Amino acid sequence: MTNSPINNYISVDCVIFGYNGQELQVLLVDRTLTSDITGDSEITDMTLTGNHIYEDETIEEAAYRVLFDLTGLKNVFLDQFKTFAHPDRLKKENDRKWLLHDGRDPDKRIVSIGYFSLIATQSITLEWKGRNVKWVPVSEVGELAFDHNQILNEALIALRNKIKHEPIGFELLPERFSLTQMQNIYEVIMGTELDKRNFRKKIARMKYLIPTDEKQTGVAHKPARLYVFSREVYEKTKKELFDFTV
Amino acid sequence: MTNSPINNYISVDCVIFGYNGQELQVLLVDRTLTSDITGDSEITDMTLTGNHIYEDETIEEAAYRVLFDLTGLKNVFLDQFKTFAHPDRLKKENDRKWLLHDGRDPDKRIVSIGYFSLIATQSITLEWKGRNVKWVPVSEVGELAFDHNQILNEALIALRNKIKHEPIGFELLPERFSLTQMQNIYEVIMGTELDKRNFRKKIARMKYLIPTDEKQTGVAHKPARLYVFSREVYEKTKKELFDFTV
DNA sequence: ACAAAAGTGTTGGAGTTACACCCATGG
DNA sequence: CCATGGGTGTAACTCCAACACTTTTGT
Repeated sequence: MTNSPINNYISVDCVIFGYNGQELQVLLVDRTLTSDITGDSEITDMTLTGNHIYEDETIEEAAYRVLFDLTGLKNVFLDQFKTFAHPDRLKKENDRKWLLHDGRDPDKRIVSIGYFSLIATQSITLEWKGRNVKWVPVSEVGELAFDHNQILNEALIALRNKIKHEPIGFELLPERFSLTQMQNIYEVIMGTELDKRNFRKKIARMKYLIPTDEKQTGVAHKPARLYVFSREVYEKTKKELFDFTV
Repeated sequence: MTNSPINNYISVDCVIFGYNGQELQVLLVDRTLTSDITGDSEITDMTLTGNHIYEDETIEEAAYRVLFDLTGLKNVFLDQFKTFAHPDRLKKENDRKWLLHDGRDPDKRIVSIGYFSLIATQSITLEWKGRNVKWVPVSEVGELAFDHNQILNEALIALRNKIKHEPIGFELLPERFSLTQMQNIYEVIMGTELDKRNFRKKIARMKYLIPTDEKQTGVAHKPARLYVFSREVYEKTKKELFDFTV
């Protein structure tokens, strides 16, 4: 695989979601542009993570590469959710400046294929060659560069749709997790409150969430039993449903 | 809007689904390539419908344009479902020939944004400037050009996912339709058989499917009552659900 | 002993499944 | 009068929503 992009006008953007025990977070990268003349910084704002697509690389591989470069993780949840190509998507003044500085023509259309990813944040170390990268709670995200607010928004919609029908919540949690953690994941993603007893009855019907003999330690209250997700059981028991509810 | 494509290497492909009363169909276009030398036809196979994206046009507008050029319809169901950019997606021998003939470099990556569309076929007239375009039952689609079998397949998956959770079946039917027609839509798309009485109980709970006083005419059996879909009622009554069933 | 979160059961109502017969029309 | 598809009800079961108290641990 070579490292030359196939085309400067096609890229992937990854909306990387994490969970800190309280809130849904998203990984953002600083965008800074320092004036060639004065040395002052002209732009300081934030973007989602993204990159070009290399020769011989599929777009999915490009998205996995972005994830790996940032987190060192390889087997993470990744889902292509939408492609963005509005003619005006990069036409804000700062975006034009940035593109020019990057040697690209701001009048040309730039297509971006959006992926969203779920990662268990607890034990990863962020790294991206000299650029500042950090977790921001989704509720506190300000104005982002380019059309990245819109991309984030669509990613959230895709995430909510997906989590309603597929068990992907555990992707945001450590391998062993408590049911309260899982419930909280659904609550923060869906923006609803759930009844603890009813939630647990629902979980009990999902045979792929398996209780272990382990319990939390070092907590100042009754320690919770820990569960694991079993992909094998899930693949065996899933079936298509006919439930066009609403 | 100008008519020059923004980029010969980006396009939209539309998977246009229809329903003939029995089967789910898809709209295909002949691809023929006549040898410059011998005059013999070198390639005769079929493709999905697609086109380039013009300057100042969004990708969605490009997809609507393709639909309009083929059917004369403007307000049809259209959903972006996936983007295709595999490095080898157009590398079959016939595809390379075709691209060369079309003045494009077959070694360059071509990105295609996939849309699927549902249209009520009963009263439209197909037209596409000299090219042959026709309905083919999905179950009888043979080998298509490019990676269009894969695109069709992903479109089917997207359609099945969507119809399980949103009332879009009526998009394939005339404005007034019988419940048996609706049930058959679900059966052919999902590949299942449904119980007539249970299906109708479910329908009865969907307030946006409204019975009219009209009945079928000219059928050699008890005529069916006709229903209409009310988007207003639907928008009012829909709510997000928490049903991440298996 | 107290604070904090874990864990557990019941009841009434709604949805789901399975199943068989009569009805209205055209030919 | 017959062939064709339209239209209907019930019972058993499972799922859903609402609701409060006891348990286990660390401090």
